[in-house]
Amino acid sequence: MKNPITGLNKVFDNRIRLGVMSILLVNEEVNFNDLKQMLEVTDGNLATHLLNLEENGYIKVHKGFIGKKTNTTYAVTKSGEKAFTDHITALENMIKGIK
Amino acid sequence: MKNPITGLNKVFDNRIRLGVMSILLVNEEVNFNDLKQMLEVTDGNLATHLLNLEENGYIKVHKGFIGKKTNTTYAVTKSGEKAFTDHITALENMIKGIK
DNA sequence: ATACTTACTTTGTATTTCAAAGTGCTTTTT
DNA sequence: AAAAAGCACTTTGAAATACAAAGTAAGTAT
Repeated sequence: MKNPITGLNKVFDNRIRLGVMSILLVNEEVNFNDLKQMLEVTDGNLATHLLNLEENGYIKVHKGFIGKKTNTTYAVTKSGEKAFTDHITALENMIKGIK
Repeated sequence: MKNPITGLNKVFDNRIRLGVMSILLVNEEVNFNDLKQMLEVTDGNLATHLLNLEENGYIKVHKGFIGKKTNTTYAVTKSGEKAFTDHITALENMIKGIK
């Protein structure tokens, strides 16, 4: 049997990062607060994972305004989309090995 | 949109634990060395994850002998099997949300 | 008998995760 | 208009986790 976990992306070991990506894959742009509410995480925790994803080039951050209020939105990058779908494929292959 | 990561099991955030489970789901009993070679991990690392899975009640350890050589095998428990398949289901649901 | 291998276990460090507290606005209250 | 409160993050620090290197104990080869 070959190694079933090759192809799994370390970045997506984490549930919250996985969740962020899965949300951003269906929604063009999502802001901090919406992500926080969807994922039910604390600010600091979410911020850390967003930073991690950004540093890996998987999401891009856009700091803008709505009126006078800051509005920071997050969106996946091409590279992030590929990394994520590759990960899902690897996951599916791993599961297929099981059935 | 509801929280996409509810149902994901924290124990399976880790690639190596995920790999161990996926191997043990198809193979009745696997020993330490085979797991190590399949997953391409170091001894200490694998041992830690196996202990974690054992402490969570997801795998059971059987220390036996082949002739005079020790032979420690690992197998999933009922609870481990359920936890894992539940996790996979949650994962599939998350992915479904994407497409 | 001695050296070497095998199969783990122990130990210590590096990394990661996470929540609480902090910061710099804006908005509301008095 | 000053003070208080709220928002949207950021920073900080502690706890948990991951990992590899070294250790151990028993078997195997020379």
